[in-house]
Amino acid sequence: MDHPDCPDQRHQNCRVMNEVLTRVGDRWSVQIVYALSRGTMRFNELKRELGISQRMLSESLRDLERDGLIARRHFATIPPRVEYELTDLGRTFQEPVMALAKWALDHQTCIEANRRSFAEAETGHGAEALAGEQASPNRA
Amino acid sequence: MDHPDCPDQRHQNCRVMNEVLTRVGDRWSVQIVYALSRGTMRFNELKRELGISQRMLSESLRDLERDGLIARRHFATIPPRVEYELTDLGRTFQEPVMALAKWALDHQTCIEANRRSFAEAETGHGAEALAGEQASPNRA
DNA sequence: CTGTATCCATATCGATACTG
DNA sequence: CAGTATCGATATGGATACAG
Repeated sequence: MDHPDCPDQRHQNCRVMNEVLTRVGDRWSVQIVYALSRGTMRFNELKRELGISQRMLSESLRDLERDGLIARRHFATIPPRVEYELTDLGRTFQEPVMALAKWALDHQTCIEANRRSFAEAETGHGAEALAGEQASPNRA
Repeated sequence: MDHPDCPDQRHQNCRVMNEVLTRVGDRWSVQIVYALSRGTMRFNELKRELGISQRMLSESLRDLERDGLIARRHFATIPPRVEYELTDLGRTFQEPVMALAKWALDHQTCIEANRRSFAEAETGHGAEALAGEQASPNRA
């Protein structure tokens, strides 16, 4: 992470990033971790909260449990009751995710503005060939 | 981000997170930003570096430019030359991404161990019906 | 070299139905 | 309630061919 000079290191970092994103990029997993950060929740509670389908929820839950980010407690009552909660590992994961969320929150206005002006530039004068110097379109 | 008490706020945060992940969860975009953090790069340079297809590269590049994270410089020479570089906004984005990468790096061993023991637990004794109390399968 | 367009395989995801 | 199984629509992404 510290010496981007070495090509091997670079490539290795890329690989790792790819894996994070594969695990983390999944919209649901992150939201589950986020929802669980406030405490234990049941299956249908999560389902309602996130507006996720059963399929995706149980799938994401299984992956998260497999990776050790959440713990599952099953009570053999009638009706059955299953509770999910964050493990210690899951809690450490919250931090970088929150950092990401914060970035998104801080810059979403800026990004939306960029997106709008980009769209305008295309439809507006048809001179997209200039392609020159619209760098650093900083926050509104 | 600070008062998870209010349900509206909660839901709002979820929405934002979803948007980040939609933009960021894309494996290629993050890697492009990462590659570009060392300086300007050309199209084929990125292509070789990341092992990405032309289609995905130009698509990701366009999205990134549209969002204002990267700037594109086009030189009408022969052969044509196009250079990409991070904008200021793009550079601010690096930080949370790096935090995420760091987390992955720090915990990948742990996660892989969890994953292995989870797989073993399933194939090992065939008694997946116990389903009882295998919570907190913490690090090896 | 820098792309765009097309085709095709696969992955993702929701809806639905069914089980314990 | 807490899942699993199946189906079908859509998104994703690579390979290839072609254009400026």
